[in-house]
Amino acid sequence: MKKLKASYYQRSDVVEIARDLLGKLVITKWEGQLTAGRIVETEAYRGITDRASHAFGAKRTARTEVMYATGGIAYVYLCYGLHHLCNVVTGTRDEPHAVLLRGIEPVEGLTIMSKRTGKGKDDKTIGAGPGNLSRALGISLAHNGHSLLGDSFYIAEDGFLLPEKNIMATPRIGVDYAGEDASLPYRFIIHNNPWISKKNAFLPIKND
DNA sequence: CGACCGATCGTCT
DNA sequence: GACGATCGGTCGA
Repeated sequence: MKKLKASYYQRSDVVEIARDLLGKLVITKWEGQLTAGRIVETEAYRGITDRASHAFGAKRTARTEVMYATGGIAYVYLCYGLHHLCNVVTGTRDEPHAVLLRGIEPVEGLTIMSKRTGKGKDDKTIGAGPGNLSRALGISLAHNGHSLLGDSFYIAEDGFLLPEKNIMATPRIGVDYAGEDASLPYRFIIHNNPWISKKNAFLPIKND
């Protein structure tokens, strides 16, 4: 099992990173509670020119400042007052790229995930969708700006092989406000993976 | 099935 | 004071 290193996150193409993160493991160890899930769904938010991104137009606020840091940390923010959405910051300093983690398949700590979410261990929605994913892994606003290079919160490669043909790109979810950018194929899913919510499962526009 | 709606609060105007 | 990169429940066809 190999932890992804700084150079992985600091590459310039956030769309490529979002695609490549499929099949990797997200691991959290909070106070001795180990949980891990395989990434089955991501979305890329591409710098200051992406109308769907919080950093569109080089917008810098207290909240978005984390996105401008060097790649390899988490950008967590509160959505609708109740959901903590977890992004992976990528690129170099002052390049505000981010990958939203939207779905995991549980791999470790299912009992803990079940307790955190209040869902049954066989419930396929336990890590489906960005809000559920964060709940299952115990990620909250408290982890905004947290390093992904340490031992408590990181992403790793475990040799799992994901065939290219199983990767599908679709438009992103819930970004209708982004105009033409709303239709960009920046959402990546593992085709037919049961841990993606049914609502979001099929919107294919590209498959190669 | 799909459409709709309420929850709930940090952030920005 | 308005508004979400959501979720889960309800209602009607």
